[in-house]
Amino acid sequence: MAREDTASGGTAQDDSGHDFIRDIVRADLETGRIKQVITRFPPEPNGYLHIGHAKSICLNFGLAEEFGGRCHLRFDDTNPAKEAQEYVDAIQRDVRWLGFDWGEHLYFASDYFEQLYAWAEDLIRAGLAYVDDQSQEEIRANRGTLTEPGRDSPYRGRSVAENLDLFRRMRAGEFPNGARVLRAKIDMASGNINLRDPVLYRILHLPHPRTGTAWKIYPSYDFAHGQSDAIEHVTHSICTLEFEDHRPLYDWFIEHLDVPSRPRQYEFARLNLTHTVLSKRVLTRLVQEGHVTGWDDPRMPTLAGLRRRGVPAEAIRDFVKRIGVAKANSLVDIGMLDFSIRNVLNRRALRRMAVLRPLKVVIENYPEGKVEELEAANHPDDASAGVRKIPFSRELYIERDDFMEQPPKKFFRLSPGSEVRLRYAYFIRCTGVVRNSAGEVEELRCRYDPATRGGNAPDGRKVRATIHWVSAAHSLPAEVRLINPLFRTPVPSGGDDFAADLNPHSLEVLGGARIEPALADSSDAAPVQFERQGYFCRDPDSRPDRPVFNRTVGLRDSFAKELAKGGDPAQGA
RNA sequence: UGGGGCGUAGCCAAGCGGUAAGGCAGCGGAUUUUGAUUCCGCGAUGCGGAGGUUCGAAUCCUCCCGCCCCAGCCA
Repeated sequence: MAREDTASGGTAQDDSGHDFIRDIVRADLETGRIKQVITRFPPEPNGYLHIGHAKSICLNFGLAEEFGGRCHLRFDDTNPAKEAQEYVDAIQRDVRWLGFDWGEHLYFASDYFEQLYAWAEDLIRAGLAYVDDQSQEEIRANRGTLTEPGRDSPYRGRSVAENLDLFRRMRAGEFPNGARVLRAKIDMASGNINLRDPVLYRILHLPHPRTGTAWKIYPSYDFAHGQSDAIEHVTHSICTLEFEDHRPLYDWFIEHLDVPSRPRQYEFARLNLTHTVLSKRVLTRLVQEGHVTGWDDPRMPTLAGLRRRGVPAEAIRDFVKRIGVAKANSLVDIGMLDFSIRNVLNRRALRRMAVLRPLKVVIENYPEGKVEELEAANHPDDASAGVRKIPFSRELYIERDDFMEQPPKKFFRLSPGSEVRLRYAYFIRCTGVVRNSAGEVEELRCRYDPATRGGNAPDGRKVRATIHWVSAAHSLPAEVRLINPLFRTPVPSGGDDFAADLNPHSLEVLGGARIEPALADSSDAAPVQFERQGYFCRDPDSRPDRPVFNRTVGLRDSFAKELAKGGDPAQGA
């Protein structure tokens, strides 16, 4: 379970923290209640994992790592109507990618169907479960409301023999879907609605991805989850807050059944992120209705999407560490995630130059046909990353944003008459502007100072800005995709009307970008920083002649902040 | 108006009767061939509110207020 690339200096402090769950585990170990901590991450294979799951994965696997225990990966595959093998595969891939290893401990709730069935019969024999013939509507009507107790089912008093017979015939497939259910006999008047005779088994004539057509009845989550934990000797069954009032039911099964261990359930607050929806239902619709290109669309908060966007697993772990674990509902600013991404990528990404929106520059006093190879550092804070050569010539491209004809007071970049440094190259001064027929700036005429080669002036004069550039003839064309928040509202509704909150600018495609030759290797999957712009990675849509880069996250931009105080983050750059 | 939870700075979050950690964001400043990074400094006489217990309360008690979850044969 060890990870090689654990965050070092600068990342969140890696003491195991003191959240309430770690405190409980620590105490259980100290008092000897348990010898070893055993947790599990229990996804239902009905969708892809997202960053909210990452919180749970890091918690469960992290606990096991920190306290020398183990963590299982168990699929809660009790509802064949929604589940698929594709999701089982994707989930395993994503957990591994996040940096965790379940070793031999891969399980499926469906592995336990036979045992669960046997326990259901035990409950019947003990007079604690019965077959109910009521329709779904009748059951609902008799469940009562939040303030009124429910009414007992007319079938609640059936004999053990009759219940056993009926339940066996349910298993045998003698009844159609919905005809009967097996219910626990607990308390129809309980203030906790989960205790009003919850459904244990329902009839579902549906093939299961793993058990095929062997079963015609499937256990409910409540009946499967705790017992599965017990079978695996899970010590701490960690789930989210909405299961808090299932805990009495969880404990009821553990008490009344002859289970091999007694797990305890603890609940923590799930992750909420601004400008993000983490509802599997909505994410599934985004994919199915084509609002995004797939589960791995770089705009998606799925692990597959984040990975494709270029977010390192380490950044997600760093983020999760920073947000902590508690019971208070909270809404984390998406900027926190951006911070963790930059934090990791700043250390890791090699620097390169790329011009996203090119503006041609002709250096009038630079000889035609001449090419120089200038040396540039691959990482400003890490000499061991080495250097590369960048070709310089008479015709260049610079970023359109780096030139303004009528610059405001605090604009230090290029403007008519001003001098700037071309990074790792020369000082240049703008001497003229060439326009097209529409009057738009089409080209800049500049003069360079040959004495400033490499970027330093022997006379000690300073420039106020350094801008990036590429040689027109030597640079390569590329497509650059700017990934912006999928939702424009800070707190999207997440309801059926989710589409109204979608950010129309979530994806900006820049078709005319130019990248320096060092970026030519199309097999290089390493993250890079396009200097002064952000962190990027190659998208799988790349073709050898047509590289495509995703902007993982932009660099902090205090100048932009200065210009547009309180801008709209959904708008992007 | 039933049951279960939760309220500490703009956002996360420590704190467990001894006098409010840390991070993100923000704001200053230093360094800088990325307006990046890095570094330094700044924020609660106050912990949802009101009472009470105590030498001492964010921590204990009482009442009140606010927010979240639960009425699937989903998980």
